[in-house]
Amino acid sequence: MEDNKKKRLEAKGYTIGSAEDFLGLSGVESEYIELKLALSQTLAQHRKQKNLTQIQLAKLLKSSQSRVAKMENGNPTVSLDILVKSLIAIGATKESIAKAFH
Amino acid sequence: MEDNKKKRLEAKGYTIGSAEDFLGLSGVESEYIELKLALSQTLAQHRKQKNLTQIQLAKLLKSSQSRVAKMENGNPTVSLDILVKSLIAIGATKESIAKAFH
DNA sequence: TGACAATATGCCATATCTGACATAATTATT
DNA sequence: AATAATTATGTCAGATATGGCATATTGTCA
Repeated sequence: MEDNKKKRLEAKGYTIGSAEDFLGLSGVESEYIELKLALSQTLAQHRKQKNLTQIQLAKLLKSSQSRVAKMENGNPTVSLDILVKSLIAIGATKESIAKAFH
Repeated sequence: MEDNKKKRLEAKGYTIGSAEDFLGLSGVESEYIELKLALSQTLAQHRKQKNLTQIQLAKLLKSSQSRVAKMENGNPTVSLDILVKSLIAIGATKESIAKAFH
């Protein structure tokens, strides 16, 4: 993984440490993070496609604007569970969710 | 959803209540649960294909046999996160994970 | 540019998930 | 059937995720 990716992840709140440590990120961990980011982006896409603000989506999800922002940014305190539930709630098809895994 | 399905879910630890309440399960919730069960089964399949016991898989995942059992049974205290991480760890391809969403 | 809408970040109390352990139930194997 | 191996269930203390609030940052448009 290149430096760019590292910076991108660090910026989103992941603690990564030295380059060695980062390279030491198990394949599991990095695959998992990439997956989360993919779901995050899918969520943001769906929201925008429906012309909803984060506040409106938050209301729909019975959550808060700040949490929606974190969801869309792949913040580490956001679980796959809530991402997937949100995608289902906003009307994403199973197929479009599955795409994030490909 | 038929009674069979209800019983199956209740047996796995979901609190479901009356039939009306169950039918009242939001589409989000039931889609989410189905997804989780699909991932659970995928995990069990992969473990068996590798001829691993739950204890061996637990060691690989740095977890415990009881938690692996719960993962494979779609227990409600198990998150999508840990299911997906476990699938990645056991070597499931993204495609085979994605299939659970289809 | 200024004002306003939208999104992002930091924090916290509460809720939920986690690994671990004990033990029960089930499934081979002899 | 008896024993051993495997899997399932209940519980709990510690860890992690949650919504919500305050506030900062960014974007938009007059």
